Amino acid sequence: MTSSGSGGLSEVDYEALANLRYRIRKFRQFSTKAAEKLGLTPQQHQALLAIKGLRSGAQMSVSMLAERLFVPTASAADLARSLEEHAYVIVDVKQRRRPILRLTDKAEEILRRLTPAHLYEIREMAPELLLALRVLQDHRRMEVAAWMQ
Amino acid sequence: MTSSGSGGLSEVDYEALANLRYRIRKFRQFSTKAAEKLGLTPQQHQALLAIKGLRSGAQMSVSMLAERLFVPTASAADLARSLEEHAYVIVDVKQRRRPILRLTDKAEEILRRLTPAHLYEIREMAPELLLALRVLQDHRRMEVAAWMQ
DNA sequence: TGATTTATATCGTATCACGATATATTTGCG
DNA sequence: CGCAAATATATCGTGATACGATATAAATCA
Repeated sequence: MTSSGSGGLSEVDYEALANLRYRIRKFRQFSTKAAEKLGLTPQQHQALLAIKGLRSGAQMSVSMLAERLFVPTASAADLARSLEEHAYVIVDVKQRRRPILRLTDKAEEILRRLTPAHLYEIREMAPELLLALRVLQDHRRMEVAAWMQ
Repeated sequence: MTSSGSGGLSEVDYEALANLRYRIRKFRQFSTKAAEKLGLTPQQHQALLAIKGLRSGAQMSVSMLAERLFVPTASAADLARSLEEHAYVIVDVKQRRRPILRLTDKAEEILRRLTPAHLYEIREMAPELLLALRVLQDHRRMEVAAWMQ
Protein backbone atom coordinates (compact mmCIF):
# COMPACT_ATOMS: atom_id res chain seq x y z
CA MET A 1 0.00 0.00 0.00
CA THR A 2 0.92 3.57 -0.76
CA SER A 3 3.56 4.26 1.85
CA SER A 4 3.94 8.02 2.03
CA GLY A 5 7.08 8.06 4.13
CA SER A 6 8.94 11.02 5.62
CA GLY A 7 10.25 11.95 2.17
CA GLY A 8 6.71 12.79 1.22
CA LEU A 9 6.86 10.69 -1.93
CA SER A 10 4.20 8.05 -2.28
CA GLU A 11 3.68 5.45 -4.94
CA VAL A 12 0.68 7.50 -5.96
CA ASP A 13 2.97 10.44 -6.70
CA TYR A 14 5.24 8.33 -8.85
CA GLU A 15 2.34 6.84 -10.72
CA ALA A 16 0.85 10.25 -11.39
CA LEU A 17 4.19 11.69 -12.44
CA ALA A 18 4.85 8.77 -14.76
CA ASN A 19 1.40 9.18 -16.26
CA LEU A 20 1.89 12.89 -16.73
CA ARG A 21 5.10 12.31 -18.62
CA TYR A 22 3.53 9.52 -20.62
CA ARG A 23 0.78 11.89 -21.76
CA ILE A 24 3.31 14.51 -22.69
CA ARG A 25 5.33 12.00 -24.69
CA LYS A 26 2.19 10.80 -26.41
CA PHE A 27 1.31 14.31 -27.42
CA ARG A 28 4.83 14.93 -28.72
CA GLN A 29 4.69 11.71 -30.65
CA PHE A 30 1.42 12.72 -32.24
CA SER A 31 2.69 16.18 -33.06
CA THR A 32 5.93 14.89 -34.56
CA LYS A 33 4.09 12.50 -36.87
CA ALA A 34 1.55 15.11 -37.86
CA ALA A 35 4.26 17.63 -38.73
CA GLU A 36 6.30 15.09 -40.67
CA LYS A 37 3.30 14.23 -42.79
CA LEU A 38 3.40 17.80 -44.06
CA GLY A 39 7.15 17.70 -44.58
CA LEU A 40 8.16 19.59 -41.44
CA THR A 41 10.58 18.54 -38.77
CA PRO A 42 9.15 18.85 -35.25
CA GLN A 43 11.54 21.72 -34.60
CA GLN A 44 10.36 23.59 -37.67
CA HIS A 45 6.77 23.18 -36.59
CA GLN A 46 7.45 24.40 -33.08
CA ALA A 47 9.33 27.37 -34.46
CA LEU A 48 6.45 28.34 -36.74
CA LEU A 49 3.99 27.98 -33.90
CA ALA A 50 6.18 30.06 -31.62
CA ILE A 51 6.20 32.83 -34.20
CA LYS A 52 2.49 32.57 -34.87
CA GLY A 53 1.71 32.58 -31.15
CA LEU A 54 3.38 35.90 -30.48
CA ARG A 55 1.08 38.65 -29.33
CA SER A 56 0.36 40.81 -32.29
CA GLY A 57 3.03 43.40 -32.74
CA ALA A 58 5.78 41.28 -31.24
CA GLN A 59 8.57 40.23 -33.57
CA MET A 60 10.65 37.07 -33.63
CA SER A 61 14.41 37.32 -33.83
CA VAL A 62 16.89 34.46 -33.87
CA SER A 63 17.88 34.94 -30.26
CA MET A 64 14.27 35.12 -29.17
CA LEU A 65 13.59 31.91 -31.05
CA ALA A 66 16.49 30.34 -29.18
CA GLU A 67 14.97 31.37 -25.87
CA ARG A 68 11.49 30.19 -26.70
CA LEU A 69 12.70 26.79 -27.94
CA PHE A 70 15.37 26.38 -25.26
CA VAL A 71 18.13 25.75 -27.76
CA PRO A 72 21.53 27.47 -28.20
CA THR A 73 21.58 30.49 -30.47
CA ALA A 74 23.59 28.51 -33.01
CA SER A 75 20.81 25.94 -33.29
CA ALA A 76 18.21 28.67 -33.64
CA ALA A 77 20.25 30.20 -36.45
CA ASP A 78 20.44 26.83 -38.22
CA LEU A 79 16.71 26.48 -37.79
CA ALA A 80 16.02 29.98 -39.08
CA ARG A 81 18.04 29.27 -42.19
CA SER A 82 16.20 26.02 -42.85
CA LEU A 83 12.86 27.79 -42.38
CA GLU A 84 13.93 30.38 -44.89
CA GLU A 85 15.17 27.77 -47.36
CA HIS A 86 11.79 26.05 -47.25
CA ALA A 87 10.03 29.37 -47.65
CA TYR A 88 8.25 29.10 -44.32
CA VAL A 89 9.60 32.45 -43.27
CA ILE A 90 11.00 35.51 -44.89
CA VAL A 91 13.82 37.24 -43.13
CA ASP A 92 13.18 40.90 -42.84
CA VAL A 93 16.58 42.52 -42.93
CA LYS A 94 15.40 46.07 -42.59
CA GLN A 95 17.52 46.14 -39.47
CA ARG A 96 20.26 43.67 -40.22
CA ARG A 97 21.38 43.41 -36.66
CA ARG A 98 18.27 41.67 -35.50
CA PRO A 99 16.61 40.17 -38.56
CA ILE A 100 12.92 39.54 -38.04
CA LEU A 101 11.37 36.22 -39.01
CA ARG A 102 7.95 36.57 -40.61
CA LEU A 103 5.66 33.72 -41.56
CA THR A 104 4.90 33.25 -45.22
CA ASP A 105 1.46 32.31 -46.52
CA LYS A 106 2.81 28.81 -46.99
CA ALA A 107 3.59 28.60 -43.29
CA GLU A 108 0.23 30.07 -42.31
CA GLU A 109 -1.51 27.49 -44.44
CA ILE A 110 0.46 24.65 -42.85
CA LEU A 111 -0.41 25.87 -39.38
CA ARG A 112 -4.07 26.08 -40.35
CA ARG A 113 -3.87 22.47 -41.44
CA LEU A 114 -1.91 21.20 -38.44
CA THR A 115 -3.59 23.00 -35.62
CA PRO A 116 -7.12 21.58 -35.53
CA ALA A 117 -5.77 18.04 -35.08
CA HIS A 118 -3.59 19.34 -32.28
CA LEU A 119 -6.51 20.93 -30.51
CA TYR A 120 -8.39 17.67 -30.81
CA GLU A 121 -5.45 15.74 -29.39
CA ILE A 122 -5.13 18.19 -26.53
CA ARG A 123 -8.76 17.76 -25.61
CA GLU A 124 -8.17 14.03 -25.65
CA MET A 125 -5.25 14.17 -23.27
CA ALA A 126 -6.58 16.94 -21.05
CA PRO A 127 -8.57 14.77 -18.62
CA GLU A 128 -5.64 12.48 -17.81
CA LEU A 129 -3.32 15.45 -17.62
CA LEU A 130 -5.58 17.28 -15.23
CA LEU A 131 -6.03 14.19 -13.11
CA ALA A 132 -2.27 13.73 -12.78
CA LEU A 133 -1.82 17.40 -11.94
CA ARG A 134 -4.47 17.24 -9.28
CA VAL A 135 -2.96 14.15 -7.74
CA LEU A 136 0.47 15.78 -7.64
CA GLN A 137 -0.99 18.96 -6.22
CA ASP A 138 -2.46 17.12 -3.28
CA HIS A 139 -3.07 13.44 -3.62
CA ARG A 140 -4.20 12.95 -0.05
CA ARG A 141 -7.23 15.09 -0.60
CA MET A 142 -7.82 13.19 -3.83
CA GLU A 143 -7.74 9.86 -2.05
CA VAL A 144 -10.35 11.08 0.38
CA ALA A 145 -12.45 12.35 -2.48
CA ALA A 146 -12.15 8.97 -4.16
CA TRP A 147 -13.33 7.23 -0.99
CA MET A 148 -16.29 9.47 -0.66
CA GLN A 149 -17.94 8.75 -3.96
CA MET B 1 -8.32 41.92 -33.28
CA THR B 2 -8.82 38.23 -32.70
CA SER B 3 -10.55 37.21 -35.88
CA SER B 4 -12.15 33.84 -35.23
CA GLY B 5 -13.06 33.07 -38.80
CA SER B 6 -14.88 30.11 -40.28
CA GLY B 7 -11.88 27.88 -39.65
CA GLY B 8 -12.53 28.30 -35.97
CA LEU B 9 -8.91 29.21 -35.26
CA SER B 10 -8.35 32.51 -33.56
CA GLU B 11 -5.17 34.28 -32.60
CA VAL B 12 -6.09 33.49 -29.04
CA ASP B 13 -5.98 29.78 -29.87
CA TYR B 14 -2.55 30.08 -31.43
CA GLU B 15 -1.24 32.08 -28.52
CA ALA B 16 -2.57 29.54 -26.03
CA LEU B 17 -1.21 26.62 -28.02
CA ALA B 18 2.19 28.26 -28.33
CA ASN B 19 2.20 28.92 -24.60
CA LEU B 20 1.22 25.37 -23.80
CA ARG B 21 4.09 24.03 -25.86
CA TYR B 22 6.45 26.59 -24.37
CA ARG B 23 5.58 25.36 -20.88
CA ILE B 24 6.08 21.76 -21.90
CA ARG B 25 9.46 22.58 -23.41
CA LYS B 26 10.44 24.47 -20.28
CA PHE B 27 9.57 21.50 -18.14
CA ARG B 28 11.52 19.15 -20.38
CA GLN B 29 14.47 21.51 -20.27
CA PHE B 30 14.39 21.57 -16.50
CA SER B 31 14.06 17.81 -16.30
CA THR B 32 16.90 17.18 -18.72
CA LYS B 33 19.26 19.40 -16.77
CA ALA B 34 18.23 17.90 -13.45
CA ALA B 35 18.79 14.36 -14.71
CA GLU B 36 22.14 15.22 -16.24
CA LYS B 37 23.36 16.64 -12.96
CA LEU B 38 22.99 13.16 -11.52
CA GLY B 39 24.66 11.56 -14.52
CA LEU B 40 21.52 10.34 -16.27
CA THR B 41 20.46 10.95 -19.81
CA PRO B 42 16.88 12.21 -20.11
CA GLN B 43 15.88 8.90 -21.66
CA GLN B 44 17.35 6.94 -18.78
CA HIS B 45 15.45 9.09 -16.32
CA GLN B 46 12.18 8.67 -18.15
CA ALA B 47 12.71 4.93 -18.32
CA LEU B 48 13.33 4.68 -14.59
CA LEU B 49 10.28 6.77 -13.87
CA ALA B 50 8.18 4.67 -16.20
CA ILE B 51 9.23 1.55 -14.32
CA LYS B 52 8.73 3.14 -10.92
CA GLY B 53 5.32 4.43 -11.93
CA LEU B 54 3.89 1.03 -12.76
CA ARG B 55 1.03 -0.08 -10.59
CA SER B 56 2.45 -2.48 -8.05
CA GLY B 57 2.61 -5.95 -9.44
CA ALA B 58 3.08 -4.85 -13.03
CA GLN B 59 6.39 -5.72 -14.66
CA MET B 60 8.42 -3.85 -17.24
CA SER B 61 9.71 -5.68 -20.29
CA VAL B 62 11.71 -4.22 -23.14
CA SER B 63 8.76 -4.10 -25.49
CA MET B 64 6.58 -2.47 -22.85
CA LEU B 65 9.29 0.11 -22.29
CA ALA B 66 9.29 0.78 -26.02
CA GLU B 67 5.54 1.39 -25.94
CA ARG B 68 5.64 3.64 -22.92
CA LEU B 69 8.48 5.78 -24.30
CA PHE B 70 7.22 5.76 -27.90
CA VAL B 71 10.49 4.46 -29.29
CA PRO B 72 11.25 1.46 -31.51
CA THR B 73 11.95 -1.81 -29.73
CA ALA B 74 15.59 -1.58 -30.83
CA SER B 75 15.98 1.74 -29.02
CA ALA B 76 14.33 0.34 -25.92
CA ALA B 77 16.76 -2.58 -25.97
CA ASP B 78 19.71 -0.18 -26.25
CA LEU B 79 18.30 1.77 -23.35
CA ALA B 80 17.74 -1.34 -21.24
CA ARG B 81 21.34 -2.38 -21.76
CA SER B 82 22.62 1.03 -20.75
CA LEU B 83 20.44 0.99 -17.65
CA GLU B 84 21.85 -2.38 -16.72
CA GLU B 85 25.43 -1.27 -17.37
CA HIS B 86 24.96 1.66 -15.02
CA ALA B 87 23.36 -0.61 -12.44
CA TYR B 88 20.06 1.24 -12.51
CA VAL B 89 18.20 -1.96 -13.22
CA ILE B 90 18.79 -5.65 -12.85
CA VAL B 91 17.47 -7.84 -15.59
CA ASP B 92 15.50 -10.68 -14.17
CA VAL B 93 15.97 -13.54 -16.61
CA LYS B 94 13.83 -16.06 -14.82
CA GLN B 95 11.84 -16.17 -18.01
CA ARG B 96 14.41 -15.37 -20.67
CA ARG B 97 11.86 -14.65 -23.30
CA ARG B 98 10.58 -11.52 -21.67
CA PRO B 99 13.26 -10.33 -19.26
CA ILE B 100 11.89 -8.12 -16.52
CA LEU B 101 13.59 -4.83 -15.64
CA ARG B 102 13.71 -4.16 -11.91
CA LEU B 103 14.96 -0.97 -10.30
CA THR B 104 18.05 -1.22 -8.12
CA ASP B 105 18.43 0.67 -4.85
CA LYS B 106 20.72 3.03 -6.74
CA ALA B 107 17.89 3.88 -9.13
CA GLU B 108 15.37 4.26 -6.31
CA GLU B 109 17.71 6.67 -4.58
CA ILE B 110 18.17 8.72 -7.71
CA LEU B 111 14.43 8.96 -8.21
CA ARG B 112 14.00 10.05 -4.61
CA ARG B 113 16.50 12.81 -5.26
CA LEU B 114 15.09 13.89 -8.61
CA THR B 115 11.39 13.79 -7.98
CA PRO B 116 10.81 16.52 -5.39
CA ALA B 117 12.31 19.14 -7.68
CA HIS B 118 10.09 17.87 -10.46
CA LEU B 119 6.98 18.19 -8.33
CA TYR B 120 8.01 21.71 -7.47
CA GLU B 121 8.53 22.54 -11.13
CA ILE B 122 5.18 21.07 -12.01
CA ARG B 123 3.42 23.20 -9.43
CA GLU B 124 5.20 26.19 -10.94
CA MET B 125 4.03 25.48 -14.45
CA ALA B 126 0.56 24.23 -13.55
CA PRO B 127 -1.24 27.60 -13.54
CA GLU B 128 -0.05 28.58 -17.02
CA LEU B 129 -0.71 25.09 -18.27
CA LEU B 130 -4.23 25.09 -16.92
CA LEU B 131 -4.88 28.52 -18.32
CA ALA B 132 -3.79 27.44 -21.78
CA LEU B 133 -5.90 24.30 -21.58
CA ARG B 134 -8.94 26.27 -20.53
CA VAL B 135 -8.48 28.76 -23.34
CA LEU B 136 -8.19 25.95 -25.87
CA GLN B 137 -11.19 24.23 -24.41
CA ASP B 138 -13.31 27.31 -24.89
CA HIS B 139 -11.62 30.64 -25.18
CA ARG B 140 -14.78 32.63 -25.76
CA ARG B 141 -16.08 31.85 -22.29
CA MET B 142 -12.64 32.78 -20.97
CA GLU B 143 -12.75 36.18 -22.61
CA VAL B 144 -16.08 36.88 -20.95
CA ALA B 145 -14.70 35.75 -17.61
CA ALA B 146 -11.75 38.07 -18.10
CA TRP B 147 -14.08 41.01 -18.76
CA MET B 148 -16.07 40.35 -15.69
CA GLN B 149 -13.33 40.67 -13.13
C1' DT C 1 37.24 56.43 -36.54
C1' DG C 2 38.34 52.68 -33.61
C1' DA C 3 37.10 49.81 -29.70
C1' DT C 4 33.55 47.26 -27.47
C1' DT C 5 29.46 44.88 -27.15
C1' DT C 6 25.89 42.28 -29.02
C1' DA C 7 23.65 39.40 -32.56
C1' DT C 8 23.94 36.14 -35.98
C1' DA C 9 26.34 32.81 -39.17
C1' DT C 10 29.51 28.96 -40.16
C1' DC C 11 31.50 24.60 -39.63
C1' DG C 12 33.28 20.30 -37.84
C1' DT C 13 32.16 16.76 -34.82
C1' DA C 14 30.18 13.71 -31.47
C1' DT C 15 26.09 11.63 -30.17
C1' DC C 16 22.14 9.22 -30.60
C1' DA C 17 18.34 7.14 -32.29
C1' DC C 18 16.81 4.05 -35.59
C1' DG C 19 16.28 0.50 -39.50
C1' DA C 20 17.82 -3.76 -40.95
C1' DT C 21 19.13 -7.93 -39.51
C1' DA C 22 20.51 -11.76 -36.48
C1' DT C 23 19.68 -14.52 -32.49
C1' DA C 24 17.16 -16.70 -28.95
C1' DT C 25 12.98 -18.56 -26.87
C1' DT C 26 8.42 -20.22 -26.83
C1' DT C 27 4.55 -22.34 -29.13
C1' DG C 28 2.08 -25.34 -32.16
C1' DC C 29 1.54 -29.37 -34.65
C1' DG C 30 2.70 -33.60 -37.17
C1' DC D 1 9.58 -35.40 -29.62
C1' DG D 2 11.43 -32.52 -33.18
C1' DC D 3 10.89 -29.10 -36.50
C1' DA D 4 8.65 -24.95 -38.21
C1' DA D 5 6.45 -20.66 -37.16
C1' DA D 6 5.87 -16.85 -34.25
C1' DT D 7 7.45 -13.68 -30.99
C1' DA D 8 10.81 -11.03 -28.16
C1' DT D 9 15.14 -9.21 -27.73
C1' DA D 10 20.00 -8.12 -29.24
C1' DT D 11 23.44 -6.32 -32.48
C1' DC D 12 25.43 -3.30 -35.65
C1' DG D 13 26.21 0.26 -39.04
C1' DT D 14 24.79 4.63 -40.57
C1' DG D 15 22.55 9.09 -41.26
C1' DA D 16 20.70 12.94 -39.14
C1' DT D 17 20.97 16.59 -35.97
C1' DA D 18 22.08 19.36 -32.41
C1' DC D 19 25.69 21.84 -30.49
C1' DG D 20 30.28 24.04 -29.13
C1' DA D 21 33.79 26.78 -30.87
C1' DT D 22 34.73 30.27 -33.70
C1' DA D 23 34.16 33.87 -37.21
C1' DT D 24 31.70 37.71 -38.99
C1' DA D 25 28.87 41.59 -38.99
C1' DA D 26 26.43 45.48 -37.05
C1' DA D 27 25.41 48.86 -33.63
C1' DT D 28 27.08 51.78 -29.76
C1' DC D 29 29.93 54.99 -27.75
C1' DA D 30 34.16 57.34 -26.58
